[in-house]
Amino acid sequence: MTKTVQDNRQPVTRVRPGRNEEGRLEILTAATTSFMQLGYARASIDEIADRLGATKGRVYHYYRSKADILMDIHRHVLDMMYAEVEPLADAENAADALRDMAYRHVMIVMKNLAFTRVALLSTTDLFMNEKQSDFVGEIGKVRRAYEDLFVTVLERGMRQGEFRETRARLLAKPLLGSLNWTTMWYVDRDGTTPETRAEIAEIVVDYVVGGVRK
Amino acid sequence: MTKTVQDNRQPVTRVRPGRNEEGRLEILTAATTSFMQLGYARASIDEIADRLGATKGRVYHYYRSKADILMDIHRHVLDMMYAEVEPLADAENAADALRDMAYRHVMIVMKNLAFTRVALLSTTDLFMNEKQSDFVGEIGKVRRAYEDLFVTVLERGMRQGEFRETRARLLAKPLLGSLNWTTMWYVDRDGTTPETRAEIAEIVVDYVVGGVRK
DNA sequence: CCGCGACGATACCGCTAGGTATGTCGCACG
DNA sequence: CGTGCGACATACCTAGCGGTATCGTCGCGG
Repeated sequence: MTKTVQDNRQPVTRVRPGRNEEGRLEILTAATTSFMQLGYARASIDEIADRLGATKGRVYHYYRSKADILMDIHRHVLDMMYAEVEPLADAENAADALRDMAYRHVMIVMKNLAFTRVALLSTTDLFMNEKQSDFVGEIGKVRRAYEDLFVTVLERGMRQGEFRETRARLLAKPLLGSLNWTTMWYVDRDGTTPETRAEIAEIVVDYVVGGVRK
Repeated sequence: MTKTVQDNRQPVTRVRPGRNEEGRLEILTAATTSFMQLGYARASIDEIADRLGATKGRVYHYYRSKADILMDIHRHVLDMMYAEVEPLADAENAADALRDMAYRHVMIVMKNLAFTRVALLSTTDLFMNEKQSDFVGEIGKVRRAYEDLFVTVLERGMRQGEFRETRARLLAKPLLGSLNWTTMWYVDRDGTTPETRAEIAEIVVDYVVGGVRK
């Protein structure tokens, strides 16, 4: 059911058409790694190409510009998030729904650390790109839609009497903050086994759910 | 009692010595505004100078490099935070202490939006500056010390039986996340009166305290 | 066997922006 | 009264980097 999110990238040819999809993904991941390690500005196209043992030509064969790569990263992350979290919002109990959503969200962040970190930290660099501001609006819509997922669950929980009564939209801000902040401190050590990830996720989730309950 | 934080910038001459302090602050604020609006990378020194109706010469008269300005912003924000929040950690009741600290933290963020936002978003750009990595370590220490403020209060609350028992340091991460995330969504509208700020702060604080309590 | 298009390399351009070198003006101070 | 220094302005240098134009090459369908 990710249709609504994925299909509205048609008007603008974000990606060069007729290209190999796997090849494009290679560029995308390499670029993401570079952006994470050096930041969007400091990471050069040549550096991305070097990481693949190639040259600029290969990169520009798949993407029209550096900014386009960044946009594609954003689209990638948002699609992933929405597709995995949206189905969990329907659980009978609002508290359970929120718990599942938060858990999944944090897990995605940890498993795709490079992507999510870049998507969050480079928001500024993206939104300052005057040209193609139509895409920025597009991204903004999806962000809003994702936030609405949590707002809706919060409102439901308030009506059901499980959650404290306040402005749901305002409450959603620090809530998403505690989830997204994971990108800022979580490190992908070698010794980090899935167990500790689950452990981290549960601590965060307990905090989140406790923060909205009565 | 901000001595411990402020005094350890002596070893490295971060700022050019013997300069007028107010003049330096003008540069600092102008740069902060530019960094916030355009991002650290896109904001040029010329643009900062233009904002002051001056030229590069004036900027480089006070700071040796662009990165130094960014470092000074970080120091400025961290000093401000630490100085205002640290005294609140001593309240008898751990829950009250945490409440006060969180409230103050969010308030500082809102009142100094440009500074705090830059300090958070440009963390990457800072830590990637290979040279002067000694200062980065310095910043890291202060960050850690600030985090310890909250960790200590959390541990105290757990011993007193008010807070849920978990890894205090891990719990502090999403906690600070919900506070710091304010920089990402709060906007300084004209109509934003102090009342709505207080309103926002209370919603966030309720969420935070609720998240750690039993 | 041919040509066409995906794939990629090479060479090159142009501009932006950080940094420096140098000059100028005014004021405090001996 | 000159002289040193803070507080800037001006002019200039230069490296890095995004983007383009062009040319090889390999595989595949007709």
